[in-house]
Amino acid sequence: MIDKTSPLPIYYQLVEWIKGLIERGELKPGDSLPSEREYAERFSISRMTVRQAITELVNGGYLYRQKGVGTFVAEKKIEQQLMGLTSFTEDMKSRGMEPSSKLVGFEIVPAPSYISHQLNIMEHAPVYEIKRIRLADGIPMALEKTYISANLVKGLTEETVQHSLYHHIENQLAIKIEEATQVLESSVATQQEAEYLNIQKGAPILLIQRNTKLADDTPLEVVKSSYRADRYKFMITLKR
Amino acid sequence: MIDKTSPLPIYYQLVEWIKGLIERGELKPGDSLPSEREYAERFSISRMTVRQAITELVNGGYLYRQKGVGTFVAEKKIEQQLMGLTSFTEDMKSRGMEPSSKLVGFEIVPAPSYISHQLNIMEHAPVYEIKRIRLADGIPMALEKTYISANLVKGLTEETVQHSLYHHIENQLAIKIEEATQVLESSVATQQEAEYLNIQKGAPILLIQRNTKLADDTPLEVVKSSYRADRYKFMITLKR
DNA sequence: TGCATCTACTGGTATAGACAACTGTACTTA
DNA sequence: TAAGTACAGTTGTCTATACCAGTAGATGCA
Repeated sequence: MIDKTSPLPIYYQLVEWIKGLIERGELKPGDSLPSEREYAERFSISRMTVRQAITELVNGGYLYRQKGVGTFVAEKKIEQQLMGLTSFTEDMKSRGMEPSSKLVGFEIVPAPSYISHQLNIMEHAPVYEIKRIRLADGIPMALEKTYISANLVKGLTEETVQHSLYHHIENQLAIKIEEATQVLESSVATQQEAEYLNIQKGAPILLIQRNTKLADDTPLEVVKSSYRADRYKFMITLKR
Repeated sequence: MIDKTSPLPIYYQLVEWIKGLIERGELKPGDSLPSEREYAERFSISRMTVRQAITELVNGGYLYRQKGVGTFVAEKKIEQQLMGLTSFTEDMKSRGMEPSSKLVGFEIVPAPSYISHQLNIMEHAPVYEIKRIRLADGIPMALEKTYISANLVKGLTEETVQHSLYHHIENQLAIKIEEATQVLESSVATQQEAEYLNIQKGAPILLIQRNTKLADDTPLEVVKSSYRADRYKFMITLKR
């Protein structure tokens, strides 16, 4: 576990070890860690060294401390960030509206060629196509289409999709989400989008495409969201 | 400077003090700090306490360390982030294109009402209106209009604008840029935009508006950029 | 002159110990 | 029963010290 003769710093070995426990799911979000003193004793190292390791993990967002109580595993980071940036739910709530979601399509289809390319699978290989309408106060705001390779993620059901898709995926694959890229562009509504969103064909649309990758660089999903431009703006805040 | 009887932790006092030096410009980007040992001696505190303070500032992006050499003041953070997210220059270069910029308007005008509102000034108060066209490989990609209160920033010239606007502003105001908000939306080209960008009126446009605030919460500028939707997409990457 | 070496400095890692501040639980007391 | 108290355990802060590793400049030699 900890090798004092290694050229790698002790605190760094501890960082990597704990990170591993979290990534392999042996420590789950909300779990408490052994106390700093316990780690120090267990590995026969100084408590300050343990603190250095834990401080790194806290800064990295893996853990959080609670004075007088203990140290705990934090929620997963990317999911947080994805939320922070694109969560329809959060956005709408902050504007005082009531968000909801309606599943309007769930099937396995042969991948359209540009999707197969982005998911790095064979053309026409089977993919889940999950269509949702996002509403705020009951008004349609966006059409969201999610594509996931059916050979990669198995056993998706309408049930799963309605609840925690990410959780199901990470559990099944035992590989964590590593990176997400979002591309925003301006476009005009297609016939299909116009129907679902209750607008004119050709009306301005904000297209947001998110590509999510796993830790081993496998593309996991492509999510295409079409937002009504008259009702939705995308906001980012940068703080010093 | 450092008050050992204060209820505030010593390392925290040191963090705030150094942060103050940087924000007041007494320490400029690239400047070297006294060594950790020197700080420890000067304030009669332990070197580990000094390290704790400096580590915080390093994590916060204010400083960076160089082993065997010293500790230095980092470049300003927001400017970096603004660059990372919206820099036309960076974006175009990464796509292998040659970015350039053409100043097409520089005048002082009475603020349009929505601008005066966002800059928190009187309606019709004078503002600089700076119009630029952004080009890639000589092709117009975006029209960018910047509004800055003329009562806040004085003595702007066409010269200054062509070079380092931010630098000039921070020097003159002695207040740092604190926060920036970006709003992206989809729209269609107005007559003016169509002319400048050489597209049809009504063609899809990606509107990006950036509002920058100073540390004391004064709005500094409003930048409205209109990008050709057929040529420009906005990308964000989230890494774990 | 040019190269190697020495030296004095920097930050990086690690120890062992001390006390403070905070929290939850178990116990005592009115 | 309800409120207060004591205690044990946690993280937070701080000290004094030691040695390692990297860097730059001075020194000395061929």
